[in-house]
Amino acid sequence: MDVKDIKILLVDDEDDVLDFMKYNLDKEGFQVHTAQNGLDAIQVAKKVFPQLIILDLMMPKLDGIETCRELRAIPEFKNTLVAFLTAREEDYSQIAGFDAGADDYITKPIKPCVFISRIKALLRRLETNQTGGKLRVGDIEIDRDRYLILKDGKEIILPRKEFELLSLLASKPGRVFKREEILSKVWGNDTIVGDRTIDVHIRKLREKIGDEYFKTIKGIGYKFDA
Amino acid sequence: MDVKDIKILLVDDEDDVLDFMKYNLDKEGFQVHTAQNGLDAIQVAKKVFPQLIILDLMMPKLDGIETCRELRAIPEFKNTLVAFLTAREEDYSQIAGFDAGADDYITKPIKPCVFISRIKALLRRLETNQTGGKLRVGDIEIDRDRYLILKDGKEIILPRKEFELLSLLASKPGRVFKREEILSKVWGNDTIVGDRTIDVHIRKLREKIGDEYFKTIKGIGYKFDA
DNA sequence: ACCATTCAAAACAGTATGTTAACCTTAACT
DNA sequence: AGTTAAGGTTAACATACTGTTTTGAATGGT
Repeated sequence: MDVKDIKILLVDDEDDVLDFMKYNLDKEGFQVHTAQNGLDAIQVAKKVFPQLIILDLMMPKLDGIETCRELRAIPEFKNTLVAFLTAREEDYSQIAGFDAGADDYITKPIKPCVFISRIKALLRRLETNQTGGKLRVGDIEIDRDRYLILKDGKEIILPRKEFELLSLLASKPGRVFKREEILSKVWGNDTIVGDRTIDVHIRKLREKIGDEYFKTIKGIGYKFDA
Repeated sequence: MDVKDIKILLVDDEDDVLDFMKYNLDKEGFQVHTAQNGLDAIQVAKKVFPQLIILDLMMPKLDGIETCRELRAIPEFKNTLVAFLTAREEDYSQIAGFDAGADDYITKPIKPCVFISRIKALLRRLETNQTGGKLRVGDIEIDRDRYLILKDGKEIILPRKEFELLSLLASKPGRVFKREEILSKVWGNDTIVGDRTIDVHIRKLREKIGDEYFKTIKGIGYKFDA
């Protein structure tokens, strides 16, 4: 994805912080939107659908954690990246919302170059996470909206896990996905399933889609290739 | 990177603080090492090559800031994460060493869950920095995402250990990696393998990639050069 | 309530990969 | 040049990892 296609929503009640961030992100070519409190932030977010939202923790009307919760409750923002902005001095025990939805936190003050690289590092996660839409790899088309596969014009209907596994692998053709990465993205972080489960699903995919597309990298994981 | 491959070095002169941190990090599955002062810390660090070092500010022999400076002066630890541990009451203006190398600081007392999430947030920086991406050295390209080597446009597929060994050596072309460093980074600290194991893997790499790239430094280790 | 489908676990087999041991070669130092 | 210590080579061996099948438990629809 190109930098100029990425929308970032900055939310902070202090003008100078907002200016600092906006200036640096503008310079990199991002589309930058701003809001001064949580309520406004949600309004703006619903309009522009940013890929990343940077939320100050301490804000009037709706603080960062609450804003994050509300956003996460909206399906459209399930995969939106959210980063918290905190002052170094703030009491970290307050950051209970960490595990509950934030993707990163950034402490201020922060140097411009560090700030930018943190943002870029965060955005890198997007690339593998995209959901929805269609995806073509070779002669295979994955329709995420309709939950079906098209191969040689024929529809193939896959069970959910198989579909999601294929979807993940095909989202970056050629790239190897480690077993743990597959587990965390298809099964979720908390679920504990046996090692063989992935193999079984891969086997079913090979059966239904074709053996040649799925390559095993021993000791690492699998990759999809056309 | 898997949790169990992450090494954390805890440095504090107070036993109870050390115990608290070790207990919680152990529980998460990290490999935890400890030291009671700065001098010991540097010794341990040189042996185990941790990804993260947590340094108490106030310590006998060598305080946190000084220890951090010394570590940063050693090339091997340029990319190691360093977090400071401070009492809430301490005057933050004293933390001059902040810009000079620390990646974060943590105030004590701190709740276990907050402590853990801080650590995890810190470690997340590692992933985007060192895994993934491509690496070019001369006419050889190492594609970490696809787990393959490109040489003269040809794909070379390497087994895991060979790939990781090459990956390590090529990450700093020309630099010599000591045998113990190779062992700790490719094999891990806990695994005990014989002396000849490295040689065998180097041999296989020379076979597959080319003899000329791998230079032996007797009594020290190996380096990769184009 | 029943059946079909999907998912996960367990058991086992096959094989690539990793390790070792023994022996050979090379390089450094006297 | 001889000696010694370190690395190189090879093949046998061990093991870790994946592939496959079977079985049983959930799940969801009729």
